[in-house]
Amino acid sequence: MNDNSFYEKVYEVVRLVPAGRVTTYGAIAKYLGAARSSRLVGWAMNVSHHVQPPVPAHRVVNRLGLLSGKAHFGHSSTMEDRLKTEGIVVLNDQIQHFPNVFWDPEKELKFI
DNA sequence: TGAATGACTCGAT
DNA sequence: GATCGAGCCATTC
Repeated sequence: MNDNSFYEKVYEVVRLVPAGRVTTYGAIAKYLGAARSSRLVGWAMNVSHHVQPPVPAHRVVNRLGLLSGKAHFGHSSTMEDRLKTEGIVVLNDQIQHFPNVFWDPEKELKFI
């Protein structure tokens, strides 16, 4: 649990996601050089609830644009409501126009 | 120490 | 084209 741990990198990338945009676990994992560690990203999100500053985990969804982690936000509608507040269209726990709002760290950050 | 779990993803059938 | 199963890595019991 060091400050430079895998989780901290995940949090940093997630915090870079602009409002109105979302990213995927796989995209984050791939950006960190662990494309097959997508589950670890989800694990990191699970711990991110008591991480400071808060991590916008609601902007992270699975590859299908499905709010797979909404159940971990306390209320099932919290994640969906936050996304809607940022202008993202969510229907049936799934992000609409997903390719349009998808934010790829590798593409946006240009391989920092 | 060993085994099981998980907010995922990809490949095979 | 849709469904099922295996893999992956870190954390937890």
